[in-house]
Amino acid sequence: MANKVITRFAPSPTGYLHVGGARTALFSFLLARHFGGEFLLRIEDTDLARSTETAVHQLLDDLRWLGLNWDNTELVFQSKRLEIYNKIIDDLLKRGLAYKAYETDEELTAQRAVAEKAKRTYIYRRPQLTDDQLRAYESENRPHVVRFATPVKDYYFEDAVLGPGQGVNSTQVQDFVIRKSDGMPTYHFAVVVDDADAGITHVLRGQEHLLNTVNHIALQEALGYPRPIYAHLPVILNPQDGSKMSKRDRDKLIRQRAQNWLKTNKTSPQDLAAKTSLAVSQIEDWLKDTQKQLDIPEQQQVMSVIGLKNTDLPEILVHDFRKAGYLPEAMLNFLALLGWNPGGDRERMTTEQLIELFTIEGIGRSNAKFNREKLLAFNTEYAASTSAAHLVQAFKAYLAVNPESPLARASDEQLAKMLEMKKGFRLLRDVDESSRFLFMRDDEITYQPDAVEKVLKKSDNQGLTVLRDLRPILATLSTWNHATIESAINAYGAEKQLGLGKIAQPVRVAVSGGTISPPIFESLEFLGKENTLARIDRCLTPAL
RNA sequence: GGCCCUGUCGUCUAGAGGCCUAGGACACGGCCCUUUCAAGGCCGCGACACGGGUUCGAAUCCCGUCAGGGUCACCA
Repeated sequence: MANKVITRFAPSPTGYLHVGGARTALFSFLLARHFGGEFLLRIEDTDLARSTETAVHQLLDDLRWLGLNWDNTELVFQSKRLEIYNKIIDDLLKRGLAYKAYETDEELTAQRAVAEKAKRTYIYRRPQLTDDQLRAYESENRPHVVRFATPVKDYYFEDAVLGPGQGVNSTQVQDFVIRKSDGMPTYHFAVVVDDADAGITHVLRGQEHLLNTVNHIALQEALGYPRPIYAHLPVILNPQDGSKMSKRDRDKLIRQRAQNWLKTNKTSPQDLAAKTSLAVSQIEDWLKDTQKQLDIPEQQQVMSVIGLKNTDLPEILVHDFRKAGYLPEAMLNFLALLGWNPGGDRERMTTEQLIELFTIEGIGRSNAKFNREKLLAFNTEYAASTSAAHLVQAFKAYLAVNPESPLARASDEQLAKMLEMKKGFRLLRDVDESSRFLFMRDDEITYQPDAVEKVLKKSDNQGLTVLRDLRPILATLSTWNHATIESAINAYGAEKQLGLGKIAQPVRVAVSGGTISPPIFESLEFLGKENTLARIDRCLTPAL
């Protein structure tokens, strides 16, 4: 390749980065790195209503977490480039290659409805307005959009993934909007200008953009821009129903559950609105209109009312996976394999290897379902093979997005110890959740009722009896470490003819409140004698 | 519905006319290990969507059918 490869990732800041976007970013990153080119980041914030500054930070943060570093020091924000766009649009207007269109939303919807009824596709072409009408509209400053007068002809192009012959024939081209009535350019216009400005050579994006490409090509031809190489990536699908995996899936699930909740509680949207302190009209609209979405805080409010936990929601956003305790390397490796593979049996690859092996030819054409089990397996493997020091860093990054965890108080040494004790863990969250009790005060421990029942009270309080026997034995231990504890407990087990399971489980419940923990003797050593005894005493008080 | 894309184990895929009795990974099942959850070891189950061609020979090429997906915005 003679010229330098320049790729870009151009998300719109409407929320956290989702896995589809991350995959697109990764492929763009890998292609650029493979050829020693540049990988650029641009923020497409032309949708004023939906773009937020918080989302920009969230996006950058997730990208950095993944290690997808971009090369431009200055971020490009489309919202700051209005002058540039307007100059070009005005020129297009002057040259008659674009025109103002005055239809209202309602009029367009009506026209589309008519077309649909007549079973033909709605194609927007320039309406024939008389000069008088035009002058009148102009003088009354009527709201308008600017549309591109797309030259009517066939638009076919070769896609680097899908092959030649992509596009549409002349009967299907229409005049699309390039400047919205609020004065902002549309995506179609801004991408074309910005990609040309940045000298983008390869555009990698989701297959949902395939047909948009004809608009972009038409614009490039009118503007005298070169056409980049297009590579449309297969879509990432939901494993359950095979529909496109999207950010809306969480909203969808919450809506479904909310509707069920209304039904089972025989209550009204008004009630839900009152309990969540959201506007009745908003709740009503949201419940019946799947296009409407709640933002994250609003979702949380609804979830707490209807009793839905965050962990019940499907992970879709990179941030969800991050919070759940996945390692970025595992995530990247898994994402890379979603629609691409190096050929052969190769699966485990470091980022360096991915860069070396990545080619557009290796990108597949069929859509892929997002298989969380496989991601989990990848994560488990990475966790097992990563150095202790690196794992501590990853754990700290995990805690940074899970600040409520008691482990947030732990020192690096303690974190390393937790990681070591839980060797073989799948997610950092597993380490966190199963070790929390070690960092809580004795009175913060909550006892899980089913664990208490099954392990302590069953068979005529067998578990409690063990604790009562063990308490003085442990109390007299002069040296408190896992070895001394183990031999004391083994001696007790031998005397009473009890297997370790019958002894370890009651102790586990006593100190942790549940049935899952790191290895028990090391846990007790870490906890210390005083706290261990205090927790056993709590169990032996009649109140429990 | 129109237009477009895709179709190999449950899932991600290897496979570019004979290397295929179709390989790998995850999942799943069984056994082993085990103080919990995991991890680990061994064994196993399991696919070329269907129907026609072309060819000495087809998972691989062609046609049709079916199925899935994408897209039809003043969202990107």
